[in-house]
Amino acid sequence: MTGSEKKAPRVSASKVETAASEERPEKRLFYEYLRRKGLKRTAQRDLILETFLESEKHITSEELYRKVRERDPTVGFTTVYRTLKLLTECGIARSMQLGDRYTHYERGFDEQHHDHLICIECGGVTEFFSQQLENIQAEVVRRHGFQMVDHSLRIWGICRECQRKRGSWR
Amino acid sequence: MTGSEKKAPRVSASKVETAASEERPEKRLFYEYLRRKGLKRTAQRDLILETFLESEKHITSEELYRKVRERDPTVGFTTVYRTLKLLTECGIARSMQLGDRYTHYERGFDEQHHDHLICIECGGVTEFFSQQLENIQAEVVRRHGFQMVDHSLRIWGICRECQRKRGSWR
DNA sequence: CTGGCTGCAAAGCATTTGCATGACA
DNA sequence: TGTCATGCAAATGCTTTGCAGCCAG
Repeated sequence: MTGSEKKAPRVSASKVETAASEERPEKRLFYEYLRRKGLKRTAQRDLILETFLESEKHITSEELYRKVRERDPTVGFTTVYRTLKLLTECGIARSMQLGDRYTHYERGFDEQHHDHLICIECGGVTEFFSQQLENIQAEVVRRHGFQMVDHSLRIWGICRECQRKRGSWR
Repeated sequence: MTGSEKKAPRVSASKVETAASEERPEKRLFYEYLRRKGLKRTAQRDLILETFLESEKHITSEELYRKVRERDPTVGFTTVYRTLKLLTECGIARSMQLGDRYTHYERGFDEQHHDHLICIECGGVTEFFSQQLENIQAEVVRRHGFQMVDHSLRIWGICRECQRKRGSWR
């Protein structure tokens, strides 16, 4: 998984690249969020956001930390952790529990809501979306007088691939 | 919550009450499970199971531990924890994450599958079941060639009661 | 008797925080 | 120039395990 990615050129941590900051809408959103909260834009936060945006769909704080350190080994885990929290607060990241002991994060800004199929054999995660499912959930919530803030549907099982492998073992 | 329950009479920990063991199907199931696995029936396991069956719908290992200790203060947390694991393995209990840092357990034997509405204000949990939801999930799973083992839908939001309270604050 | 069970204490481990130093605005 | 950010180390807190003595079968 990690082996196939292109090694990004080493980035200077002490220089904020303003030119590149407009590429992705998440960046504008993040800087705006920092401004509103009276927080500061730093090279570390820039690097962490950028790395997060370039990562695979689902990532743990530990994994993101490792990727960030490939570019700047001086960044600490604490900063990655705290930045991930900021990103979650402003909607750029979304956190979730997939059943292992880690908190996983996925990009949450440019993506519509979706649910997850988790393979308990290989750990693979497949996303899916069903408008029908959403509609029924909304209906359930309405019936209970609930004001929905978030929802999460996770389905664990054996993916097609792993079923095939299993079959050939016996 | 805990205040309203009836204080159960102190049970001798050194005596297994065989007569009471048939009351609940879960008990037979548990003893059968222990036998199959070559494990032993003990007074602690009996007490823990019984206490679990008499508890509220959703309980943490810590809460169960406290309840067990009301009846027998000599029981250790480790034993409660390990017994809860056994109960989960044989289907009498079901474990779940509600969003706080605790693992919650609910009775999983005599209950049909259901999903949860979790109030982020008061922490209350409401169960619901929708056959439509189940059907669509089954359809999604089938379409992906997945073999479903478990699934969990959690909806977070503000319950009716808390919305009312909120409204009257402002 | 013997292997499983118990309870204590301690370890694991992801997450979170305290604090002195350093950087942004 | 002051406030916020950083990174190290340490604390947290739920969970899990090692181990010596105990008990069911």
